[in-house]
Amino acid sequence: MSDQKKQHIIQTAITLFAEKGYEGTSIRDLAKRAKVNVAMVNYYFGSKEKLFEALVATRASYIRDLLDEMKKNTAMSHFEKMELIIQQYVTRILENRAFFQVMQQEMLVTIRPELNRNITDVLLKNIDAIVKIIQSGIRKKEFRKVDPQLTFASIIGTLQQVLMSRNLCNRMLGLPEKADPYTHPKFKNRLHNHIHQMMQAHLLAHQP
Amino acid sequence: MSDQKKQHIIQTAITLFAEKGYEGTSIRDLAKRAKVNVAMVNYYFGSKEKLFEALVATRASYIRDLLDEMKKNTAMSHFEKMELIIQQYVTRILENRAFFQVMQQEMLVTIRPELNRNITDVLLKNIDAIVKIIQSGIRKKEFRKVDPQLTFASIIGTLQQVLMSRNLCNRMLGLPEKADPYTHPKFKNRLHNHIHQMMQAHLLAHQP
DNA sequence: ACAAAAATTAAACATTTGTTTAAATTTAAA
DNA sequence: TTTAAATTTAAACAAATGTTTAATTTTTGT
Repeated sequence: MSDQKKQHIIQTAITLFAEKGYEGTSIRDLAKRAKVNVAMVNYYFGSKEKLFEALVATRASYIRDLLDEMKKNTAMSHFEKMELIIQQYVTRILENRAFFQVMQQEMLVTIRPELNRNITDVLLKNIDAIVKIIQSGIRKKEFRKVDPQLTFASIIGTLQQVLMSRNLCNRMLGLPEKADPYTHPKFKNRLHNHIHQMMQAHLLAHQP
Repeated sequence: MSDQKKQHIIQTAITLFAEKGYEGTSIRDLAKRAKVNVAMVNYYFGSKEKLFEALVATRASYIRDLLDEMKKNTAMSHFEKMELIIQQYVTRILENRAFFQVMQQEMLVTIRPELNRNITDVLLKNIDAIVKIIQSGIRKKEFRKVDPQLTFASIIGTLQQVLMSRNLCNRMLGLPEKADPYTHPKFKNRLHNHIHQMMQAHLLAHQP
C-alpha cells in the first residue's frame, strides 16, 4: 500500500476540490487528473467521503501545529506572541491556500457533520490558545479591553476574505486579470503589514 | 407567470444551497422542500444554473444598495461614514446570512466563471466606494495611512468568518451547541462593537 | 360558457454519479 | 522460479442527476 500514491491522489484532490468543490468533483475527474484508474480511489480510500476524511486528517497539521513555533520561545511579550501568530498564519495560509479553500468550503455546508466537527475541533485548539494570550495581555494592561474571540475572527477573516477569490482579489488590488497574487512576495508583505498594523492599533494600550 | 411562486422557489433554493451547497442540492430536494413539482423549476427558470443566476440577480440588491443610506447624508465626517457602512454591513449580512453564505460558496469555486464575474462586479462597486472614502480620509489627515483595500477585507472578512459556521461560532463564543447566534441581538451588538472599536483604533489618526 | 393560454403533473429520458466486480498484471517472498 | 499477495485495469452496476415530454388541470380573457 504505497503511501506515495495515496498522497498523490490526496494532493490532486485538494487542487480539484478547491477549484470545483467536493460535490462538484467526480471521481472520474479526479482519476483522470491524477492519472490513475477510477477504481484506485476506492481501492485506496474505500469511498469518496473517506478520501475526504483522509485528506483532512493528513493535512490538518497545517492548522494544528500553527502555534508550535511560539511555545518554544517563552520570553516574549504578549504582542510579540501575536506578531508571531500573525506571521505564521499569513505564511501557512498562503503556502497551503488550496487546502484552506477546501476547508473553508467544507465549513460552509452542514452536510457531513462529523467532518465538520473534526475541522472545528482542530481550529478551536488554536483559537483557545490565541484567546488566552489576548486575555492575558488584557489582564497585564499590555492590551486594551478588546473582544478576544472576535479579534481572532478578524485576523483569520482578513486572510480568508483575500483567499476567497483570486479574481476578486486581483480586481480589488488593481492587479492584472491573470495575475496570481498569492505567490507574490510583495502581496504577502502587504497582507502581513496590514494585519500587523491593524492589530497594533487595535490591541496595544500604549501606542508606540 | 406568477412572480410569487418564482420568489418562493428562489427563497427555498437560498436556504438549501446555504445548507448543502449548489452542487449538493438536487432539483428533487429543492422541489420537495418548496412543495412544487420537479418540472416546475425548469418550467420557471429553464435550468438549474439559470435558477442560480436568477437567484443572484434578484437578491444582489442586498449587496448593491448597501451604500445608498450614506449617499443621502453628505454632512458626515469620514469616520461617521465608515460607522454607517459598518452598521449597514453587520445588519444586512446578519439579516440575509443564507444568501451571503451562498455567495461565499460561489466565490470560492472557479466553475461558472460568468456568475463569478457578476458577483465580483457587484461587490467591487461597494469596495471602490469604501476605498475612496478611506483614501479621502487619509488625505484629509483624519485617518492614518492604512491599506484601504485590505481594511475593507478586514471588515467583511470578520463578518464572513463568523458567518462561516454556526457550529464554530457557537463553540468559539462559548454558546450552547444548538444556539443560533445570528438572530441574537446581543450577538449583533457584540459583532458591531468589535468592528467599530477595531476600526476606530485602526483608522483614526487622533484617538478619541 | 367557451376557448386559448398557463400551470401542473407523473412518467420517461439520457447522462453522470459512486461503487463493485472479476480478470489481468505487477510485485514480493520463499 | 514459483507462488501468493498486492496492484491495476476495463467493464458493468444500480442509483441519482438534470431535463423533457405529453397529458391533464387550472386560469384567464372574451
